[in-house]
Amino acid sequence: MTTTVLTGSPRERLLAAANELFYEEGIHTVGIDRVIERAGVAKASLYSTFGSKDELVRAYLDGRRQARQLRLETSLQRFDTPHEKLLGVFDVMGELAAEPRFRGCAFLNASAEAKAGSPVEAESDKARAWVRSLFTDLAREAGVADPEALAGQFVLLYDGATVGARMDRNPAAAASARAVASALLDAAL
Amino acid sequence: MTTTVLTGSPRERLLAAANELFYEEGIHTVGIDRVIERAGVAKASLYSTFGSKDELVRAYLDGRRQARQLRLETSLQRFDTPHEKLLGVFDVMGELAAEPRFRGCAFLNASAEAKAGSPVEAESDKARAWVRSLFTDLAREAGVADPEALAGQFVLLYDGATVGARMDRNPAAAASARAVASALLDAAL
DNA sequence: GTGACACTAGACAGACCGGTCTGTTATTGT
DNA sequence: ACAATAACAGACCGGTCTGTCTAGTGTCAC
Repeated sequence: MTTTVLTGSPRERLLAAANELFYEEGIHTVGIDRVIERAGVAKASLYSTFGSKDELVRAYLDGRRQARQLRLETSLQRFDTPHEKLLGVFDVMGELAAEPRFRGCAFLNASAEAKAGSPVEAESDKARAWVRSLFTDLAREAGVADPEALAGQFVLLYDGATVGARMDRNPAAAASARAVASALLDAAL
Repeated sequence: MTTTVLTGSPRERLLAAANELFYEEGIHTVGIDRVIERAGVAKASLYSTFGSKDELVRAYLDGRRQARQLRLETSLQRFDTPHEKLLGVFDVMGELAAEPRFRGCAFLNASAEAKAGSPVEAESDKARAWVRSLFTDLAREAGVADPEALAGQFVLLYDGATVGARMDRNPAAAASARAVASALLDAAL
């Protein structure tokens, strides 16, 4: 017996199923049939709402981006100062990387499968630009001399921690990144 | 007309073709037929020497690992001290990332497509362990207090730079990583 | 009621996949 | 000279892929 996504409209169920399957098993290996089976939805419904698998993939990544933004924005509310928020990003990542279903960055994984110039690239760019701007804004608010430069370093650490947590199956990579980030932040003030 | 790999035995030609195609287009999207066409080799030759596509993929990753080790070992000879070699890794990466065919880390890309527990994982572990030990050994030779800790930080930056160069199409990420690495190294002595 | 609509179930098409098999050609060792 | 080997070319198999199409079902407006 296979579990089925129960909630909401066909569109929502399809996105939920795609999110689980594409993230956990990869985009290429998961066929349309698996997605509609998990969503409990007819194939015609998928093609009437999305038109193609490529568009479903794009929508899946778009949903991932929005979810990440929402999660970070709400999680960072528990920190008071921009300084703490900057480092808090790595705390949030550490929690995320410790979850059993963690499989690294969905955009990195999708880009590895996509050919250059595909919509996957555009979605990745959007997602990465948001993270970078988050770091830049927080760095500026924290009174850092060169916010763009520090944001660049933080993106470096953010990516490195994501890869380390994934490839070495070691969520503690986020804590290491946080430590380096803290030192860089203190030096940049 | 399609270009053909000309050199050496069928095994060598197959590995050369697989290396180009798998790295540039991904493993799943490239079929056996494309590989043998590029290699100028019969299908039976592939299956008599490798037995399966999975094994060809494994051999492709193994070749990648060896090539990377050789490239780094020879490239680092131009640096005199362990200190310079440590930072030189990022110089070498910068050169690599600036090449037009650069598509990020082959092991990261392959892992994104592979399911957990596949031989791809084992090959990735081997490749990553080597890089980590390279950093650890050099850090120890450089007289760093805690070589393992510094190596962990350098791996973080190494991964971050690879991802940044790939996803942002910006080879300069390696230079940023080198700058951070230099600061960390000076602080760790 | 009845037509419009949204959805389901599933057959189907055409391409492509990994992998096997047959048959042919070229080279090599003795 | 001849058997063995290695490589070639390509047909073929069963299965899976994305995407289309037909047919049936339930629901709602009016």
